[in-house]
Amino acid sequence: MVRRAASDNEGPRPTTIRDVAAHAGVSVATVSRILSGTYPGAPATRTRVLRAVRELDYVANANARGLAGASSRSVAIIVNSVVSPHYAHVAQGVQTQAAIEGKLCIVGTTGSDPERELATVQLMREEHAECVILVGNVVADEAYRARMAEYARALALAGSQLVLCGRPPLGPDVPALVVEYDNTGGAYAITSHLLSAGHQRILFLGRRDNYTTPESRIAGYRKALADHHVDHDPGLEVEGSMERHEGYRMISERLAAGPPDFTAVFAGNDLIAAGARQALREHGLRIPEDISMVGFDDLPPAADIGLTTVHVPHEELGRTAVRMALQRARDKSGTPERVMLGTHIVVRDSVRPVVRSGSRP
Amino acid sequence: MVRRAASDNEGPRPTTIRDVAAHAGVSVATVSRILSGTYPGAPATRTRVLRAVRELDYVANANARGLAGASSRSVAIIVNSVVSPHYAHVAQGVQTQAAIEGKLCIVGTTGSDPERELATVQLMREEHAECVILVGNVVADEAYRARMAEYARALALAGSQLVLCGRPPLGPDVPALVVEYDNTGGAYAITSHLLSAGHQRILFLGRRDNYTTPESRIAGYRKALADHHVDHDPGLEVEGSMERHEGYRMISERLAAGPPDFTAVFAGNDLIAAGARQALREHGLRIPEDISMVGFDDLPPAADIGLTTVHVPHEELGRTAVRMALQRARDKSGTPERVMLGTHIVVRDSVRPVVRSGSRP
DNA sequence: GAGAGCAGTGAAAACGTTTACAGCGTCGTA
DNA sequence: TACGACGCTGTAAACGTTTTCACTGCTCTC
Repeated sequence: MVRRAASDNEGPRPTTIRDVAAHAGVSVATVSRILSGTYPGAPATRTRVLRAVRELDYVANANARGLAGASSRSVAIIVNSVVSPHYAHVAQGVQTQAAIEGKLCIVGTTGSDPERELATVQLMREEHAECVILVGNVVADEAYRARMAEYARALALAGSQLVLCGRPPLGPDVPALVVEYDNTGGAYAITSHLLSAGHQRILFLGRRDNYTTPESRIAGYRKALADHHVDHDPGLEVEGSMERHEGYRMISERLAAGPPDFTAVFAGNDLIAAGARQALREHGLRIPEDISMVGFDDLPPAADIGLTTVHVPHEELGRTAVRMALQRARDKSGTPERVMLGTHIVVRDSVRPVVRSGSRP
Repeated sequence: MVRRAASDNEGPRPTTIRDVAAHAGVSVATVSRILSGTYPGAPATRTRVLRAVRELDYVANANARGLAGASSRSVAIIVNSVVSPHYAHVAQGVQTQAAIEGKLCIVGTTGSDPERELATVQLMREEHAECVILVGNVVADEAYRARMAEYARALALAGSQLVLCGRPPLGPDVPALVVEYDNTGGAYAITSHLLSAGHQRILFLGRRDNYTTPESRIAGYRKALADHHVDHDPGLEVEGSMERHEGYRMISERLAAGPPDFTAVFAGNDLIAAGARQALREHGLRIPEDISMVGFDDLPPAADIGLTTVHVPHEELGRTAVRMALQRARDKSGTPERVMLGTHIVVRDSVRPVVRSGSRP
């Protein structure tokens, strides 16, 4: 690209490191070293350089830096949507940790479309981010997994870490870090909480085949039922996606078909719980007097509606993802690693002991 | 950086455009032209190049591209926090439009700290984003404005557009686009809504000197009172920041001091409304039976709690910001521009006509 | 007092693209 | 049949950094 052809007069152009070097009377190498912190330099030189930077209002060109140096000092995060509280909190954690480590944060959204997710990973590959954090659940489709595994290898080859946040590993020999939280354990614990209160017919809202998150949660739910010797009725597992309006729909349709055949509701997440709660109300059913309800995630709607739920360390998830990835990048080790963060129940006011109508003890 | 010193054997390195060119039997210029869409090329060549790209799994290096070319194909957004629904929705709009325009999105957070905001703008300047979108309100401090104006000029010089989203212009000769929404008009409309229902003592929650958003909203509130010939009682304007727990605090403290001296609450935003609602409840006051309440923003909590509020076109705000900025970048014109998006009331179920206790008609 | 070490600096080669310019055929026209 | 035009391609400079290597002067230590 030949920018300045004959005469150099075409208006002011941004200051470069060369200008700073000239103004400070040193070489560009010295300026680079001092500014990037590679080497402090002699106090006098250092002062001169920093003054030149200030006087010329110099800012480095990140593109040039990324090209010449090894890393581009950035962290990429790919989520379904930015407005969903779950992703927003994880993203916030990523942001926070990235800022601490002096990296900036690139965000991509997929709208839950696996194809778009794959494309976005490619985009991040172009960007040469130090790590690419994939958060949230997707269909555990085999073809998809194979393609993602291929991308993972490509990323590793280019020196960036792939982190799977809240989703299972791609395979034993795929270079990717995994930061999870205990979906199954949380679901087990909160189902047990309901069972201890005497509930036996617990409606699970949000079953979804091939989606890992609801699958893990439903597994905990089933295991708790089994451990408490309560019969498992597949009819109590209602299919729906993890959104508020879906919770509303699932309950509405159920109640339209007849009176409630359950005493408690385990909503797949808090959003579903909020929607379900509204539908129950519109049918004259109160929480917790008539129906008990629990959720999962402990995100904003939960506190507002006094929902007993499972707390997920969202921000910690994001922070851990960044921390692990950068640590791993420094260590140059390539073996997969896996971390599981714990969850715990937050008891509010949406569960009451069931009123036994006679019969068994 | 001298990477390959003596022998070329140090494991596989990422594919470059040169590899593609060699593999396809053309020059790098041809590959570049075909891939960047500058020139389609002859069908046969085109096919060969694209096949080489596929076979070698080539992805371009965004840093090199940004360095050599004029633009870095990215859009930057700076917000207080990613988890706050207001910012999240604007960010989502930015994301969406950026994706449509084929740009990627860099996000920075400030934690409401003006100093950090300024620093983040500098960071984005390094990044050579095509536009830098600043969203949300800040203290309208004069020193801050001067520094930001200086940064705005620097950004303009470097060829990127500064967009102020939901905040007032920096000054007449500062090169920045402004995308606003009608805070004052919305507040006026919803205050009028309350006044029409007979409310005269309306508590405003969230006054904050020097913060532009609450200031604009309170201005609409005052104007509505004046136009309806209702006395303005400064004691009804409660100071607090725009968060949920602050809404809770403001009402709690007020009610701890004595019985309610108001019949309606105008919460500075929906988050405050949610917190205030909880506090009212804990004091045995129901909405809307005992106290009417309205909010501002029309974000998730609002629908959940049936809040009458002012709808703000958050996503549209973000999309417009990106659209305007890129349009402006193409047109190369440097004059400031300003756009104001409208708002409208969303009536739910949180306002009831006031019950007159005798006296006046 | 001489050699080794070391702190500080400079010159220049990369990094992987884009793009201005020039060169080459091939085609339609005179 | 010869000539300009045009479509397609190649060569090479430039973008603004980082980093290797080499070179100064110094200060120690023996």
